[in-house]
Amino acid sequence: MVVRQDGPDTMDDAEVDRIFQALADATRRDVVVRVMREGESVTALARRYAMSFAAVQRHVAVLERAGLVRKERHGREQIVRGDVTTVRAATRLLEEYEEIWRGRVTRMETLLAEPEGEVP
Amino acid sequence: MVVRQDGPDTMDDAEVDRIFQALADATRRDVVVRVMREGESVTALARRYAMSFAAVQRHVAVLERAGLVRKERHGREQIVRGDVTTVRAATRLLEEYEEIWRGRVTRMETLLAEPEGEVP
DNA sequence: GTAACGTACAACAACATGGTTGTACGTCAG
DNA sequence: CTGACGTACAACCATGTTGTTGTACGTTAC
Repeated sequence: MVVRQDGPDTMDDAEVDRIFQALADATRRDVVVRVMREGESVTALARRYAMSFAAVQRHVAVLERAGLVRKERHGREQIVRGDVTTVRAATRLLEEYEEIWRGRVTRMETLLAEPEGEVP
Repeated sequence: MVVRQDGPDTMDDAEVDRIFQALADATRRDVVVRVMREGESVTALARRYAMSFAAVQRHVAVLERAGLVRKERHGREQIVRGDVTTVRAATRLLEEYEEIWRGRVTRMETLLAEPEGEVP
């Protein structure tokens, strides 16, 4: 997740894509839940699932690219920890959708100012 | 989204997969935002994006399978409207992740009761 | 009735995803 | 030093996704 000048937690489309894409898999969501509670090494995580180590390692890589987890090296182990700020950013985005529905438009208003604009 | 006996808004993995998968595309998120504010026909939506009608129609179908939008037929037009309850369900799920991080474990506790359990 | 409109879907190509196995390499234990 | 451990990544395959065009069919306007 990148914090930019135009807001405290604005993300571009590609970042949001990666976050939701990463969350669109049950194994990855399970990993997030576990490491959100307490860090765990990649190997320890891999033991939990009925798939190869390489598969789990790649799931972790997907979560890392999305910013949902971070890895911290401790000797030969890589400790995976959940990054709550990215989860919060995603939550906020969905909360904005709810607010639009409610009629209370937030900064999304700017995006929708041009009712006939064409978006590529 | 299916409401089951074990909770007021519990979803199975496949449903959550579909929701986040649907949200993992900028065009689809834009459609959600627009129809959350006000219903719009599929053709009207299609005019907004630089892609074929068929492509937009399929994006809407993905959103519909995920339960994020519903279609309502009016004559020969199909009016697409956002379904806020599904957005709320996704928001709640992410909020639970934040709560786990905070150390306040909710019903997720059951899922993590077995610290050495293997999940397929 | 007929033409235009709005929608749906099939078939196709290009690319992404999610699993596998195998290899490589740094780190720790003995 | 050497073997075992933990990690990373490439190659490969099956499947799914996202765009395209073309066709079909019900509904509305005239």
